[in-house]
Amino acid sequence: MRRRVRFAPSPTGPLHMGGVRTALYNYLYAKQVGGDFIIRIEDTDSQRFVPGAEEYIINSLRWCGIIPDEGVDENGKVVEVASEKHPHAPYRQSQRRGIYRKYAEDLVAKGFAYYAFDTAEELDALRKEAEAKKETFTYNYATRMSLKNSLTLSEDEVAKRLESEDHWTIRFKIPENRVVVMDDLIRGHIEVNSNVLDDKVLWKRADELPTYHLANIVDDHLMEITEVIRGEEWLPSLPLHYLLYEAFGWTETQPRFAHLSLLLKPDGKGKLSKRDGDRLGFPVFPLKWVNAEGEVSRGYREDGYFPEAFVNLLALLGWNPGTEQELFTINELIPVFSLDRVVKSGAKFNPEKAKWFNQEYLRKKSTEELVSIFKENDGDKLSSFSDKYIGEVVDLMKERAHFVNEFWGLTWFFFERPTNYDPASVNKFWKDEVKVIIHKVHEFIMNINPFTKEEIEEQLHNLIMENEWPMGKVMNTLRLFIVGEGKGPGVADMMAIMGREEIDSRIKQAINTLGE
RNA sequence: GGUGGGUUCGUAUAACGGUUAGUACUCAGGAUUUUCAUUCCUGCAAUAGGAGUUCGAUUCUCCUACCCACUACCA
Repeated sequence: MRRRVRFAPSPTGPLHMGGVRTALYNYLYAKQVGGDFIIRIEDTDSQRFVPGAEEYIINSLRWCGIIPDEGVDENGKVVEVASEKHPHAPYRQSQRRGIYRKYAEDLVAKGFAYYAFDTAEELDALRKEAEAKKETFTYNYATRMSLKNSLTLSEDEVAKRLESEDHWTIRFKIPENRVVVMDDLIRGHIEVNSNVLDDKVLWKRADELPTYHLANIVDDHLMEITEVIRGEEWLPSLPLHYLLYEAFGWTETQPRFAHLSLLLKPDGKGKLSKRDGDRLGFPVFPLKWVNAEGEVSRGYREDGYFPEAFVNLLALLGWNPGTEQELFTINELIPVFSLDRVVKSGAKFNPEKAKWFNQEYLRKKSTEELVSIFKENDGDKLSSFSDKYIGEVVDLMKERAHFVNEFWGLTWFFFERPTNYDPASVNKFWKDEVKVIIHKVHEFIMNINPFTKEEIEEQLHNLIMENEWPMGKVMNTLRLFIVGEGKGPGVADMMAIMGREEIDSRIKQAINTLGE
């Protein structure tokens, strides 16, 4: 049987990195077993709908290289009209609203659900009342017979209310005192007594929309989903979902479930939230997001992360290959991924390790690619330099960076002359013993041929050794002249890249500025 | 409060009854280098607590503690 999994986000805001991980695990599972990865938009909450969130979610997935087989077309649009490739369209639940009511009413007809006429205010009052007594109000076997619903009202009354009122709901009638036995792909055997469950609303007359539970089960059934891989927050409603499949008579084709643990704050306790990112200085979202109030949330992409690094670190947060390999591209992940190596406990996100992953990918990038990103970032300052020159600089310096956006700070002196000289370094290296020989060194350098790293290194070294000059002081002085600071790359490396004339100018400028 | 889930170095994790409890990140020290960075080496550091099962428990069972999620006409 062809395996089919889905990622079913709710467009209520930007996709959290935990959500990306859920999508990734679904994708990896589907690709490994040669199945389908489907996107479905669960927008049954008209109140919480956020414009732009759907596009954001799809763009985030695309950035990561998580490409759906079904539900979203090549242009990244959610499919609305059925076709051979997308037979279950539309993939937005708000556009499927017509199909859910009959399933809910079918349940009523079979005695597995009922109409409920209690108002939100009435239920609220009941909850408050219970709370005052330090109890919890639950709409279930114990209370349903004393509430306003088709179980307690006369047939005529029900028919009348169904006709005249527009705020009734259909509630699932949780069976009494049943032990629901479940099996989770990650957590194993779980049992729950049905008496602790409540009669969940399945369908709302007010907006003619199903709630999550109904829409989710119906669509998973209709879309022939074989595995549901979702976040741990859904584990408490798993018994309800089992009971729903049973009531519909769909247990034969019921999907298998896998509940993923949550991503936790790096420090302290609780699940990772947007605030943690702001507070601790790392992104929580894949892409930058600006909400309706103009509040900006940073994104991994805008912070300079490579999508490969982001995917890699997410994959290893709650899963491991069982080997010591840590670096995987998404395609390398596909054959080794396995649901039974997913960890049960929540994972605290470690921003330090995230940087390390990016550094590893930075090192693997070609010079051309790095130059291209560097130019995107700092093009204005690099415009008068050739790609070849920038490439040489990048090759020399990339090992020092975690992100391409650190390049300018690391390499600026290759593109601009220093305008001042770090006083501490001047004090340390610009000594009399150097001053007296600096002209000889300068002249010697100008006559090195060819002006390559190897020649400069060897000849300069020999010169200093033969004359028994202080190696450290001479070399560091030269670096100070070129960079303006006492640290930086190898002197010969810089000279070879910058060229004889530029070095000549810098030495002259430095002697001029510092005085003898 | 109730229900469910979880608990190995600071963090991510390995060890599916027998190991000096491994690896990576971080941190500390050292080596290399003309400086810085890189690289390499070394080190610090964990089975939440208590019973039980067993010749033997990180691993199985129970209790306690702590953490998390859920407890809406939200997903």
